[in-house]
Amino acid sequence: MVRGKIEIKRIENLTSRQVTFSKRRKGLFKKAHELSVLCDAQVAAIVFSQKGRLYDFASSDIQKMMERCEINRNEYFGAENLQKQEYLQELKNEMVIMVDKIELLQLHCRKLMGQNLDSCSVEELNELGTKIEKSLTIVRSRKAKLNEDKIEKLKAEIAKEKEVFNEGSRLRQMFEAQPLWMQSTSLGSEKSAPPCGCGNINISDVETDLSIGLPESRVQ
Amino acid sequence: MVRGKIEIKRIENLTSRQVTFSKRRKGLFKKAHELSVLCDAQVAAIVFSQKGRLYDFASSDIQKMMERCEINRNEYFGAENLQKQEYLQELKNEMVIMVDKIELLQLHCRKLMGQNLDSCSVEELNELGTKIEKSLTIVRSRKAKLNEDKIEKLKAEIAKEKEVFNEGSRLRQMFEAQPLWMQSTSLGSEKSAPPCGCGNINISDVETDLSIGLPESRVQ
DNA sequence: GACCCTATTGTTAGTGA
DNA sequence: GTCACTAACAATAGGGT
Repeated sequence: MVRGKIEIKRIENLTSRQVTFSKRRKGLFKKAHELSVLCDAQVAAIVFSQKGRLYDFASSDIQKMMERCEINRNEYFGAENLQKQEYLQELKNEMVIMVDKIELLQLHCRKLMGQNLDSCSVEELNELGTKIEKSLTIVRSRKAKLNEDKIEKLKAEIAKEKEVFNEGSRLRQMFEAQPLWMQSTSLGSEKSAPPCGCGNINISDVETDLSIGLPESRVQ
Repeated sequence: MVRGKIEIKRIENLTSRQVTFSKRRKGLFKKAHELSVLCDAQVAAIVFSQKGRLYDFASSDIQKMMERCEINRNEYFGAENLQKQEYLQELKNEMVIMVDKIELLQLHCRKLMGQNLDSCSVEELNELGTKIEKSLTIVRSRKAKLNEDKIEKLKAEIAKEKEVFNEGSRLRQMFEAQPLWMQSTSLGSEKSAPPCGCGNINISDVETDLSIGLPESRVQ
């Protein structure tokens, strides 16, 4: 407009545009203000920059100006807030209950551990004593059971080992009971007559067992 | 402004005011339009005349404009709500902590009462047993102390009563030791000589004591 | 109300700090 | 981003139609 009037079209230069925006915005608001004062009118002007920033002017109360549009929204907000506040209140109530619960539990625990007994009557102490005795019994029986289980387990293990050991011994005995010519098969030179025919059958059985099934037993 | 610049204050002349209102309103909207085009901004202007008539201008869609305004407002509300939400989060965190605490305490209590021991190892059971034994000791000693106190109190009472009783007995004995003529004063017929003068003095003392100070002791 | 005219004042683009 | 300057232009009070 000045020094060569400008066209009313988007200013391409960013800086120019920003400067013009600032100046003209101010000017607009000034005009709006003048109008409102001179003519006793209510005037509002709202401007959003390209970046989405809001500038506004209102002669009286912009909220009053906007109220008609926003009543619904405000009510919505109000309702939403109410729910939140109720929720908050519920949370607080729950917390109070929890605090109480914690205190009670702590008291209970303390009494069970023999603390804070000053306020207890003899009756309470009796009850408490009974309770504690009971729990002691339970704990002890539980401990006993665990130990018994352990012992049982150990016993079982030992029994198994013993059995294995016995089996081994039995076999060793059998082996040792063999005639010498069978004990050292590798030598193969010494020979003696077998005591009887049935012994012969047994020996062949044992030999088979020994060579195939029992290397481990012998190691143990 | 023209032909003598005008003050920016309410124009008193109705006609002038109306004319100026019309002219300046147009001017305002023109400026608003120019701003919106030049700077690629969204501009709205709202004017209420004194009579309440609405004039408005909006660069694009005035409703879109309003929506954006409301969004802005929402963001504002959101910022305000942020504090509340943080507070809420804190509350929730505290509640989680409390729930954990309650669970721990309950577990502790249960174990102290001999419940839920399945997960305990022998070591834990030992520790627990020791704890419970300790508390049992404390409870018992506390009970014992209370009982002792009670006994002490009772003893003291008994001692007192005994003392009183003894006093009574002593006096009765003294009374019985009196000469018969003094024991049954109501008869007044039997008479015997008093053993000695001092006895006489004692008897008068006892009579006074008996009638005034010892009816209760005798009942007991 | 709308439009024209005009003297005068207001606004602002471009520039530099 | 702001401010100041200033030439040029825009807006407009007051008046008339």
